[in-house]
Amino acid sequence: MEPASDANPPQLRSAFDLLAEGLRLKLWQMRWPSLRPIQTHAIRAYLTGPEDLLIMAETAGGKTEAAFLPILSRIASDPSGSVRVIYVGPLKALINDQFERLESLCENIGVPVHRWHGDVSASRKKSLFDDPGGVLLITPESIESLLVNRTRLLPRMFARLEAVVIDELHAFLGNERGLHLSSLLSRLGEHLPTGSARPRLVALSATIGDAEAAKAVLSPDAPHTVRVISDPTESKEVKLKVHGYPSEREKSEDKVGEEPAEDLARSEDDDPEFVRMRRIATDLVEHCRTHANLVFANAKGDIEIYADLANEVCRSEGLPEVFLVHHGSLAREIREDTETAMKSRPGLTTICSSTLEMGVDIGSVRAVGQIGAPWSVASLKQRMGRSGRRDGEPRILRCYADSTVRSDESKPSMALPLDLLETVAVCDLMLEGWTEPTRPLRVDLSTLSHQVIATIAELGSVTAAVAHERLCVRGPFREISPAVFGGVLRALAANDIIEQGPDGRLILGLRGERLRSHRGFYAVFATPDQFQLVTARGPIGEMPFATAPPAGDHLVFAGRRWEVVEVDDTKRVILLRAASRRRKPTFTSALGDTHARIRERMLASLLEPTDRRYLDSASASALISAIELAAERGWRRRGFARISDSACFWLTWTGSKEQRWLAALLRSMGVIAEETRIGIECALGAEDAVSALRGVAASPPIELLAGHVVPKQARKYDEYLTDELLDVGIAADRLIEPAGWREWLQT
DNA sequence: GACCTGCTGCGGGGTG
Repeated sequence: MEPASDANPPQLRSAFDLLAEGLRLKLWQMRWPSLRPIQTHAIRAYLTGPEDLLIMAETAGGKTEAAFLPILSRIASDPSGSVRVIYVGPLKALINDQFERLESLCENIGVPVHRWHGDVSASRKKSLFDDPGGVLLITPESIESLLVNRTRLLPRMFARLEAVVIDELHAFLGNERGLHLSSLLSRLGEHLPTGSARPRLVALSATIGDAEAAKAVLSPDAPHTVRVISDPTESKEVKLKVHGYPSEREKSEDKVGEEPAEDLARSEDDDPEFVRMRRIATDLVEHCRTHANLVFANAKGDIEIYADLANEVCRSEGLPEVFLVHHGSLAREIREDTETAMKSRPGLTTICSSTLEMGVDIGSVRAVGQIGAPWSVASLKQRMGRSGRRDGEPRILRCYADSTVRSDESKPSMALPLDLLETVAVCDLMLEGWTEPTRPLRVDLSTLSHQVIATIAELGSVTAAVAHERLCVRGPFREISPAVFGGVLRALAANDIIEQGPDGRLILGLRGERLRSHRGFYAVFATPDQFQLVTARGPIGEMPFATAPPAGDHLVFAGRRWEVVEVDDTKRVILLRAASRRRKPTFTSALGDTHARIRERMLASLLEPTDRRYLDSASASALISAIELAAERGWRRRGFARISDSACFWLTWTGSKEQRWLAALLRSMGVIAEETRIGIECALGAEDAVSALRGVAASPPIELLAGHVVPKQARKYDEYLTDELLDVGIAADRLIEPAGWREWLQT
């Protein structure tokens, strides 16, 4: 580290010397050999300039310290009397991890660290009101609770707020929760002393496809002033392999005259999909059993079934069962057991969902597996970043793709190995360094409704003009016009959520009061009703009403096999007992969007036979078969393919928002249209479809097309909005007119 | 073809 020299102006002093003395001592005690580049840059930028910061670095790259070393240095001489720093984290588990790190960092400087989320006791929360100060680690939902329930305490609590740190910023980009957070920070700002400087914003992230968009979220009025701090030299060796697993069909003559299989193993052996999954499970056992690994699967049912299959392979080979599970429907105790086991016992592999995508500590992981095509490049990058966190270790990623080519199928979506094509597209784009750009939601009227209720709850009553000013002018709902805002107020009033008092001010109505006083109010995202799954030893998790199994059914859950004993609808409990049969559990589906560039790359992968060294022989030969089949059928282009006289397939090879636009256009013309990953199935002959679309002189207004999108309701408060209002939101955020779609009309 | 996240305030009763 550079020598100290207090005589130099701050710009010229070394980053280390700019730090508070107690922090320098702490770094020395921790035996840090030096500061990392992002840390020195962040320290200089924060302590010598006025800008907001966006700090981007790979997982475990020292981002937390990059943000907090300068901020703590700034407040070290005067940490009390008011909360000086708010840290917002997306997960309680992350807040708990960071709490310990920050407490240790603050050891010598006397800055108190508080955490506040749903698992923190009321007495601890009270002590913060009595003596506010230092750093407050909090979730967005708990900030909402502060605003709504502790309004009068806010001016004192945050009188001298110096900075707001947002961790895992990518978790807040382009979704309702991010919009909520922007609104919360804006509403909190209304309680800070007038004339005081706006707190500095410091955002931390690993995966951001579009730094400009992130800057606009942090500082909508002056995005150019946000300073980006990243270390471009930082890169790790990547070892990537894609393994193709086709499902092989039984020869049909073998089955003729055969009795239906009663036996579990025989019926599974007859199911080519089961045989395929068992081959993947066998590969997992072979490659995972000596080190700690994470294997991501796309669906919770898949997680459970792969863990069961892999442990079965272990048993049959006389090996210990080393496969654990982790996903959002498991009881917290089971998830914590898995996290603890991963940290304390060597050689375990957890099969998991995106619950383990973010930085919750599970110790060091050698390799990451991905079963099925990843949802996005951003998600794959994030997942891959869980391996090779130690210096000198590579990142190892092993993808398993369904490589089945079905030449007997007439629909492209059925015949082509879409899972393999999409895996290849996502891997190609990741290796090229591309990540999906995330745009903030523009017109989310469900979250706006939530914030209208919250604003009234916060202020007691409010005029429509002030609510509009706070949320849509100074707050983040800037794309929402006064007319649409008025429409939302009328819709809420029609549902007894708000009403107008005699003085014309808005107050909460009967249903609004009920919504607001419910525990579930604080989050802006919706959660479906669930059954608790209970065994003799206690609860193991939950399942949605819609897919809960009836009594007598079997399921695999929490890595074990169960039979449903009883379903209690009133207590919302399903009783389970141990069983020996296995069945994959199903969960309700969700809507996600895929960027156009991934689908374009899927088409490109059929056009150019590129040499991809990361493909194994099975996936490479499946890709060649797919290229041959697509060439023979004329599917390597955008345009219409014949299925029958009265049905056709529009190969679009575009993103889900673009395709949703095209499907809505077809439906607006009375055509029954169903979206698949690579195109739209139409209940109309190809020639008729093309001539009808050629007759479209001008693209219809997007809000008219929004009326043909199904399903319309997707968010928490959508049920209270009118179809017209929902269409405004769908038009703004869920539909994109693909450029040049008229050129996609060849047959 | 689907993943994840979050979460009262208050009153009553008991204890020191």
